[in-house]
Amino acid sequence: MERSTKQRAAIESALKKLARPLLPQELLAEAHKSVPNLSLATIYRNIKGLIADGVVDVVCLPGETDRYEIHRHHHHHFHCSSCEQVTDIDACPGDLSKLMPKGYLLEDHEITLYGKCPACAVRA
Amino acid sequence: MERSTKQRAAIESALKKLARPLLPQELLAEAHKSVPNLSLATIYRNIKGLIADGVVDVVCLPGETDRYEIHRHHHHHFHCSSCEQVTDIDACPGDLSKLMPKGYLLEDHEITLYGKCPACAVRA
DNA sequence: TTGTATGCAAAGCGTTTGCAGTGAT
DNA sequence: ATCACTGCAAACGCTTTGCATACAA
Repeated sequence: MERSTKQRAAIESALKKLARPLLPQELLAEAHKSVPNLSLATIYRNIKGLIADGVVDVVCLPGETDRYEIHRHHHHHFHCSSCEQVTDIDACPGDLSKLMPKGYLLEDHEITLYGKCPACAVRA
Repeated sequence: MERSTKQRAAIESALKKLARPLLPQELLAEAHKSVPNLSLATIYRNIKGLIADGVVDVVCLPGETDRYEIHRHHHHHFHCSSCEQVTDIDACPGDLSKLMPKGYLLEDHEITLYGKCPACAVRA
């Protein structure tokens, strides 16, 4: 990640434009618009670097392939159990160190909320 | 999942004995002790059935292969950033509905704590 | 006896890597 | 002119599947 390339620019731009957790394929499809020959390998290599730089975060859900999104301030995720859509949650309960067993050191936390999004809640 | 086999018994038994999220390989190693010829394919096939039956839960962490554990009462997970081991956390902050945006329905939540386990905390 | 569950090996899939060529500095 | 980055294809690791056999019912 020492040189800036149009490929990386396209990848970051795609992540910022769509502003939600993206699959490698979705990322490829979007970035492909500005860099026709872009390869999946380059997507993965850049994503890896961007994660190391703290620019991108991984969003992993059981049974789904990992998604990637631009790192925003600390936030969490909501996963609708009906339509499977993932939404960012800006709220945070704050310090969770009271949950830790003795001797364990807390560095960070991640919360996934499950339920129904407004559209699916109405339908049910 | 209509017949009960010694393979499935060994798999369930291994999950209960080690009582923590296990990788398919760890599960194979443990269950292999009582069923020498047990194959990975059988591990996967049974795990899939046990998940469908609500007997087993998937624990998925970014960059790690999925782990499996016996379904217990509501709890959370701690992931050591040094040794990668996953530990169950029985504490829970309780109601998180205050984090939900308007219109969203909360059904469940999952918390992953990151940090250092006692052994790794001392070493650092 | 019947047909589900198993073991093995091959196939699938998402991700990573080797290598020669490209392009940012 | 360097040497990091890219594209392509092969390699990888985890998971699933096809098929003949074993075994629970």
